[in-house]
Amino acid sequence: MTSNSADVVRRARSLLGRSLTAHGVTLRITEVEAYGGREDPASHAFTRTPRSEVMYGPPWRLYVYRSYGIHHCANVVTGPTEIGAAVLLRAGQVIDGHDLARARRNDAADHQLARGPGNLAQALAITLDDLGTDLLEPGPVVLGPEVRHRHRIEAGPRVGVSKAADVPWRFWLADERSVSAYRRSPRAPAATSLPPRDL
DNA sequence: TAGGCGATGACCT
DNA sequence: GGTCATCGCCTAC
Repeated sequence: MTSNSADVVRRARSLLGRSLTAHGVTLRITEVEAYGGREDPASHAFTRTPRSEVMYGPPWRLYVYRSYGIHHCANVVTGPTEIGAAVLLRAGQVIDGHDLARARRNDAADHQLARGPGNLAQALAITLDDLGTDLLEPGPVVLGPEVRHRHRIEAGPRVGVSKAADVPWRFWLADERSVSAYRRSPRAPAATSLPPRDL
């Protein structure tokens, strides 16, 4: 593991348990996936394009993209600048603004309000309009302070990626109901019996 | 300008 | 657990 990827992992894990407030709803982050930027073939920043430009900027900005034409997915750019590393927010537990979140999520059960990256963005009403938002400044989308929590953190391969599908950079809080299920990308090569490949 | 694709979610069994 | 609809955007040409 390079020093950069060690940083990527550490920052991804540090996001677990932190709160995120957006457009009237606050949740506790329970599941994330790390993406290593230009060193990671699964990352949108692997090839530098206008879409991924935000990822090369300063850390703690919001990177939002549209997936399958329907869903929005929210990422926290973790830097450093020019590396393009980011953390996908996969799931969270709503702790404030339940009514608003339920209205946006068609009255889903509490633990399913922000289960899965598309649902999380929907519950928080995060769209491309929020692209590039500074998460540490007061504004429509704000990241809470780092927390010391006693939860056990588990790790596994990332969901749905077709490249580097065996890199275990998905992290979640153990015993959290809001954590989404693992599903391998149909485009990913068959899993090998070898240990997961590090970057 | 057109084609392909995707870090998904929902529904059904 | 497995299958399928979905469509805006990125990229290549």
